[in-house]
Amino acid sequence: MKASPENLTIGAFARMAGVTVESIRFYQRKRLLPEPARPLGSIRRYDETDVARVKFIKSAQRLGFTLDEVAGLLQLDDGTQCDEARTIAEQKLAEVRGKLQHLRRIESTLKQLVADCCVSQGRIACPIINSLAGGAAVA
Amino acid sequence: MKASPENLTIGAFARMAGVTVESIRFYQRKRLLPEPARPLGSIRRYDETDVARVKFIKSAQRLGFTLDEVAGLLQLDDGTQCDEARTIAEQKLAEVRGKLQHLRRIESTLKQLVADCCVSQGRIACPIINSLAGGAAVA
DNA sequence: CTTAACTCCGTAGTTTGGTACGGAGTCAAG
DNA sequence: CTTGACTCCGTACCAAACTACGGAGTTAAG
Repeated sequence: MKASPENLTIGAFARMAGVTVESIRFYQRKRLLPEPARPLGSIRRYDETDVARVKFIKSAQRLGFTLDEVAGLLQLDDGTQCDEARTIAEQKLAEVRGKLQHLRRIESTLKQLVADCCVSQGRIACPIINSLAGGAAVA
Repeated sequence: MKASPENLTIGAFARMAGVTVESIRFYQRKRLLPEPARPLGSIRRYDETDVARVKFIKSAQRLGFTLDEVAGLLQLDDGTQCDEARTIAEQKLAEVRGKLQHLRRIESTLKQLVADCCVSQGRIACPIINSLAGGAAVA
């Protein structure tokens, strides 16, 4: 299935993976990607397993994992340490739910602020500004 | 009502406002707080209007406004430009709702991932890792 | 053989909201 | 008049995830 093994320059590799060359080099420095050996004063080559690895990184990022966390996931990427992967995913899920709670509280406070403002059309002081000045709580 | 006008050193000011001295100085550099004139080779003094301003900043931050946005709000702080304040608040509300949507999608994807993992106990490859490698979408 | 495109590598800058540090000046108490 | 606490000010540093830059080497095409 390997259509083109070991034949991509970093530029082609980056394009295939949907990131920039600089990002590739950044991931290499962060040890998220291996740096292929350089054939004596020549240019490094990449293959589709490298592309898959970058896509893995990007998928995990979309789910809110930091690069450090992705590094942890990549160490499990032989697929045999399901328990650990699940634990990490559960922790992330809990974290996401915490953020959701916080944002929901912010949303309702802001919604109230905007509503109050609309009501007080005629009066003098802006309820939003007043509320902030008075130390508006988030909950 | 001014209990103690123009008599706080920066340390007392920071304590009253619930932030550090360094934060005060940071806000001054960011032009969120005015730097009171220094009486010729002496020490600056602050009063309770400065304290109120910091509390305003902190309230707005709790609602998700960046310091740059707070700077905008502070320019309206005479309370007479209700429309603008409301517009800014509405924009922030929309932004918060966008983030909520995004997080909700992440939550459901993660939830599914964890559920799949629990189900596949006996089998070999971890569904979480597989899903990420396959380019797991967020929606 | 030249030239353009591309790679390699290190260093530095971006954003946001601060924190940390160090030397010098100032102020109040004793 | 000295001591200790505090202030002033500039500079540098932190996380996170890149982005930008510049000089030198390499490679592919014509």
